[in-house]
Amino acid sequence: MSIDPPGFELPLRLFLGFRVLIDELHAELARQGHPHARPMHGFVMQAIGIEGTTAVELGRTLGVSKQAAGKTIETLERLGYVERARDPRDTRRKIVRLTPWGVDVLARSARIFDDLRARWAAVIGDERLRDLEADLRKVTPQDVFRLDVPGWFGA
Amino acid sequence: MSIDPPGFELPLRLFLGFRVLIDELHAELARQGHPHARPMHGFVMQAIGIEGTTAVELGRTLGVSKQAAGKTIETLERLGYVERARDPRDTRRKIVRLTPWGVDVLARSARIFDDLRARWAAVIGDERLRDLEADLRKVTPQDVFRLDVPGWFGA
DNA sequence: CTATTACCGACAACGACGTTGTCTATCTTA
DNA sequence: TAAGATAGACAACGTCGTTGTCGGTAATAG
Repeated sequence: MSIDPPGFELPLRLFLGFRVLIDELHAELARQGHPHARPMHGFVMQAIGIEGTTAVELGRTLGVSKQAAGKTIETLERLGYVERARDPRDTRRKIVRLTPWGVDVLARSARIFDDLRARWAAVIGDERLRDLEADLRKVTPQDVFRLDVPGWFGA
Repeated sequence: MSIDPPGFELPLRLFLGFRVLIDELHAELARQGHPHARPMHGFVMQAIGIEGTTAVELGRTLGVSKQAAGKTIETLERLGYVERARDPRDTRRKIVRLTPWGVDVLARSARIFDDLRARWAAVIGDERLRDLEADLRKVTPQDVFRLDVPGWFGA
């Protein structure tokens, strides 16, 4: 026997739903030639955006230190997803930009997420899925990038 | 401008919903005398259960190594949430049990989660919330403990 | 024009938390 | 009774976050 009230289920289901989508995304990304993409990378590359950014800026966007952002950028650079170049107008800055390979991951992710969403719609119905999204929008914050994921779950 | 298809929003909203609930849970737990409880602890203590368990068993339940489970148990022990005792019938085993202090966290968590759920119901409606839970149940796995959280999000 | 201040990126040291590997003690089984 | 399996402790290591420090460049105040 264990303590098991109704309120415990809601956060768990939300997390499991998230996990299912992310896991299936990355299984499919691996099949499509991106076996080294990790859940974090997608968020980071979204945060980098099309215009590019710097380590300090990225750290602020993601809510981590500039050093942590720098290390993540190094990883993405090693995987070929981003590249760095000196800013000619401010030689202190190094601008991080998505490579075509990085844009490819984002584009594929977008299509895969749309497919996964369609599969959910097929299971629970299109209207119910739209309701679900609308309801979640009402109870969650608007700022989408400050996930503060790193170490947040740690013991 | 950034790549921003409809499919990207669903996983994000699910995660943010989860985050909102967990963050508010721990803010309230801190107010109620449990400032050191971390998100992971609740799941682990749920996994330990009323009858208790061992490090090896716990590791299997949570999907981590027995060493990692042992370290988590040490942390919980230091916080006074669990205690260990030798199994008289198998002196190799050390049984981990919740202390009354540990049971207290779980009981308070249960009430807080119920309150948070009620607040969601007040915002989106009770029926819509029940629909949301029912729909999520349809698209998520049944095994609830294998979160495989540790390091899963890492870059 | 110059001196101070602010900012960027790199490097080092550290802590938290996961992993694998090894070891001893104990239980189980052939 | 001997061999194998299992529990838990200990150590070493890797990853990823943190803070602190530093040199180089930009912006700004006097």
